[in-house]
Amino acid sequence: MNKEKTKRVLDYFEELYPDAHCELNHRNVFELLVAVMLSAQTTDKKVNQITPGLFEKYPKVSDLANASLEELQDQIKVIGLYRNKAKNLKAMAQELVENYQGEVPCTRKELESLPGVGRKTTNVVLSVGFNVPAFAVDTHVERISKRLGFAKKDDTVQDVERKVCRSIERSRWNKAHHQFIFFGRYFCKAQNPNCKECHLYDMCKEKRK
DNA sequence: ATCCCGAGGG
DNA sequence: CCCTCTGGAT
Repeated sequence: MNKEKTKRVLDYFEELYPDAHCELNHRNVFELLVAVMLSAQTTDKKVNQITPGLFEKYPKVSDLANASLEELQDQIKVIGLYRNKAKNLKAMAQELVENYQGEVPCTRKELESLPGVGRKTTNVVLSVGFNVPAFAVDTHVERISKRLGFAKKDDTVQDVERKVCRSIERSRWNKAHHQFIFFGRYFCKAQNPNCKECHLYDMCKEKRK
């Protein structure tokens, strides 16, 4: 993506969503990590509905590490993929207790080595939790990046991350990430995107109606 | 039927 | 690369 188009996109996003931010409720980095792990294939809204009860039942990392798998599953059942998520949450908490004094590590390598924590979750924890420049590519970011031409249609998420990061200056990654999300979630939706109001329609690769 | 702030395994 | 895991909203 060239500089002029990138600037157009970022200026538009800044106009639409000057206050774009993480919408997963959390009070500390550990709660953020748990919330992001829960957010796979579901909406932030659903995650925010279950995290208060979850953190009330398991206030400390050690509580989650020692949780009964069945009870943990019940606690998170209403969001999808609950068996994997419960297993990963418990194993992740156990590793924090065993190897990190119960603290969430702040390096990419350590984060990504945790059970159930992949590239995307790592990027969110780094950027939102530790304010380290990182650009997480989720379903929204991937779709927006491809529609606007930052990446090609059959690029992998790794390709998308690399290309967007190359187009946008590092100091803007964290903010831009959330603006991509907001634009994808509330405007350029997967179904029924608001094309007729969109100022970027001329540069869109999909050009729906 | 498609999508939602994915990760791990094959 | 592909598939599976999952339930709820639209």
